[in-house]
Amino acid sequence: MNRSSTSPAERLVPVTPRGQRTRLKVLQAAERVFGEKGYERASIADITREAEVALGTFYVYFPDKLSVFVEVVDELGARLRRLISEAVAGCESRLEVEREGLRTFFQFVGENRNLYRIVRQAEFVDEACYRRYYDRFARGYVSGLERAMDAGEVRRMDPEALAYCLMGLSDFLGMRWVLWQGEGGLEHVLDTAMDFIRHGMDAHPAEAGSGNKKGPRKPRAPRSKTR
Amino acid sequence: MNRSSTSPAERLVPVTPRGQRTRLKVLQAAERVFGEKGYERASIADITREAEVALGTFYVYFPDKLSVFVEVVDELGARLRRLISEAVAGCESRLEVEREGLRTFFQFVGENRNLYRIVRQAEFVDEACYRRYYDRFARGYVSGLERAMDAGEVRRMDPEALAYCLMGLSDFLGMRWVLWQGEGGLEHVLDTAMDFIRHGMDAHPAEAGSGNKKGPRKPRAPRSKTR
Amino acid sequence: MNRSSTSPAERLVPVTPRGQRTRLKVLQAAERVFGEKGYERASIADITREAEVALGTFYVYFPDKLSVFVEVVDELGARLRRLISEAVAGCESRLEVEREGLRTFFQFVGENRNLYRIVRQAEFVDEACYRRYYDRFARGYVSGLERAMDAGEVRRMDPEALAYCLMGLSDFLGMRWVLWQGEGGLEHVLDTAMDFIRHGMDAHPAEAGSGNKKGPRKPRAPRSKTR
Amino acid sequence: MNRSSTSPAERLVPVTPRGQRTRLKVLQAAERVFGEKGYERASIADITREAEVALGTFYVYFPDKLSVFVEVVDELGARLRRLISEAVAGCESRLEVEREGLRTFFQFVGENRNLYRIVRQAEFVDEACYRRYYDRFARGYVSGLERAMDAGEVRRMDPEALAYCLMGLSDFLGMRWVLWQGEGGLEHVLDTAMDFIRHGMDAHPAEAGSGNKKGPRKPRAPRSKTR
DNA sequence: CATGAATGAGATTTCATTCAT
DNA sequence: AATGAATGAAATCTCATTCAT
Repeated sequence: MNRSSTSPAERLVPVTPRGQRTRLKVLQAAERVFGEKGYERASIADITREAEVALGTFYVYFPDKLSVFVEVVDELGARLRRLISEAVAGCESRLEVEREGLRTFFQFVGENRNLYRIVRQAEFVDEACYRRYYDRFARGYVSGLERAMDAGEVRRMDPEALAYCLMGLSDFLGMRWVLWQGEGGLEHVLDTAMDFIRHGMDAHPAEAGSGNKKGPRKPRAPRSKTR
Repeated sequence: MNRSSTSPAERLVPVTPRGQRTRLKVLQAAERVFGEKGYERASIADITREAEVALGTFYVYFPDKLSVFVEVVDELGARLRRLISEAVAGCESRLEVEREGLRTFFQFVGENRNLYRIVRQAEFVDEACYRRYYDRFARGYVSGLERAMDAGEVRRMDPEALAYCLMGLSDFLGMRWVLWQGEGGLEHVLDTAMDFIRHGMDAHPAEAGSGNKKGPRKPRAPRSKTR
Repeated sequence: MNRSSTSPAERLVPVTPRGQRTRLKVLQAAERVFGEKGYERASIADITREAEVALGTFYVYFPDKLSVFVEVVDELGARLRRLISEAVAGCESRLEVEREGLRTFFQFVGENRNLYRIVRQAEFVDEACYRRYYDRFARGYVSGLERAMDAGEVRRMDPEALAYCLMGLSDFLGMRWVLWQGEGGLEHVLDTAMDFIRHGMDAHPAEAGSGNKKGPRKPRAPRSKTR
Repeated sequence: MNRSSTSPAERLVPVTPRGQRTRLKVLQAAERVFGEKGYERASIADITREAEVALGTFYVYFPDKLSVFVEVVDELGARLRRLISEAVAGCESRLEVEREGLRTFFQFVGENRNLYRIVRQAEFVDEACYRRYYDRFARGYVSGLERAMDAGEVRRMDPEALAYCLMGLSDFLGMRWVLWQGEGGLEHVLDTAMDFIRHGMDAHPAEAGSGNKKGPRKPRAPRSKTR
């Protein structure tokens, strides 16, 4: 109600190295705990237990539960974006960029299985931080796509919509085959995704746009069932 | 021990019409409340207040909080799937199916803005119910795609991976342009998505596969079975 | 921070007699506990323990600690005012009113030794409720005094200032001789107070108004410095 | 055990000038903070922040929170008593003493609006220190009044009771017209108070004691309006 | 002298669930 | 069928105080 005059963030930044270490321990513990239990089910006590500090220590470095969470999400997003941009730095074509980006993302998801749980929780916990997460990704994506379009590497289309298509696609594949551990191996899924990304789903790209309509449509043989 | 044959959670299904009405009121109230506040923040009291029944009444029809939630999620998924399958029933081509499905999904999201909040919460609340939600979607998707592949309408590729690509893409577009209300209008985004889905992002679909630069690239070869 | 949409006072008023009894038990326990320990030192647990109900029961009837406190203060003030006005109902002169009022007040203080602790705490806990307490007293006092002035029973002067003089005087006497239990007995103090109230402190009321100024004023020696 | 002769609360009195300055800064900060937030709501951190020293520094000069508070109260009382006794030093009559004392008190209250909050909190925090505050005031008052009674300036009555009457009266007037800022101006209230103090509230002090009853009641002229 | 990190007991408040009516 | 009172475990957050530097 009041908490009035007291400055909001009394002492957030530790000045001594000891304090810095402690803060980091708490932050990392928070990432683990939020990932395992989700925001609501994770208690501050869980976090400090995991960090091996006293309960009160948490409040020396963070004003409340929400703050650590937001910091965890922002930091996680920044880490992933940095990793991806490093991974695609040497790519020559846009397709290569997509494949490398996807691969890096999958690998990150595999190594940080909490990513989904944490980011998705953000939707309810602090929508601003949730949007920020995707906005920042999209921003990077859009500028890369625009460059590729200018270079004639990618067909002209709304780059933001395209970016969200690609992000959604990655997200769901990661969920299904990295998180839920589908059989079939990642590389295979990666191939499929790239195939989709490259051609789209039209069977006859050459006469693209033929889309649905008639057309003698070469029978192209029975190519038996997949599974 | 005594109560002979009755299952542990007795009194779930109301017998009188009055009871049925009450149960439904509670269930619908739960959907609204979960959508607005999220699972954890929604209290049983919130739900019964919204349903305009007494607190105790809740436990007449549901054994616990989790149960209503699961029922809400399952019901929501079923509703959406039914709607989509009705919408695409008359479509002639697979592309038409995709467009109609997407459009229906967007419309549903617009009218049930809680959908995302509810479904995504499920990830932490009851993972089984969360997976079930996507599994069932995917199942329908896969069989539709396989049929289209058999008919030569869609290029052969792993249908489940493709299904998840398409679901992810829809999910993110819905989030971005229906939930967050981007400018540009839905139809435009729909067009972009369909464009992407149709051609893929290759600038020169005619010589598809050229991907990056030149190279005659083996003429499409046997591309063996997917798993 | 949020508590947003939920109505503030979910269920304050009990509908069943059982609930009414419980609420009253809690309210009375709160009065005792606040009186003994003061607002800040009194915990909700203290109150419910005293009331012999479970901790959570408190929150069934009161939204928070502050609310009970305010209710206790208001109720206490109302009780005292009612008592006093009943006590002076039959008085014939204003002086009699004063004496009876004072006596009733002292008696009340003796029987409700928490009164001071509770009311004075209010100054820090909820200033509005503190002022309200004295305002209401003063209001009654003022109208009584005005009537007495109109009747020529009391010398004309600012009635509100006079009311506060009399209230302050009562308050401090009650504190010193009822609460702190001075020797000399209450009646004696009452007499002194009434003597003061009646004549004022001037030794020679006959030549009242001589105030300080001149005046033959029996030389009565050098009247040395006061402290 | 070891530290030989040092009293339990060592390190209370600073030896260096620097230490003395620091101690004073903390003490004054404490007065401000206690005045603004009250004892319980004021934290040591608030005090040290206000004093612009580190948290630990507090415990260099004070053994605990209670100690500073008591020192603040005692010091405040001493300051006020000193001020008043200086102000009335030159007064010739007891009435003049009263008027000057009251005026000085009001002025002090206006300049130290925390006075009430601090002193009254003392009632719950440390009753001894609270009583001491009023006892000391009363002591000085009593001896002054006794002298005035001996000199025939003031009618004989229980001097301690009279002292508490006058203190209560001052206290409430100060609260109402200095703290709560009534209209009408201080001087006017001062006049009313002095009028009351001088004559008492009997309309016909000359025949004092007639109290209520009839009696020819000397018309005593137009008794002009007070406001 | 001065600092600020660390502690953990304790306070308020919420809420799923049970039960008597 | 429906009600609403009652419960108590658990969670968040505060803060006086200690201690190593």
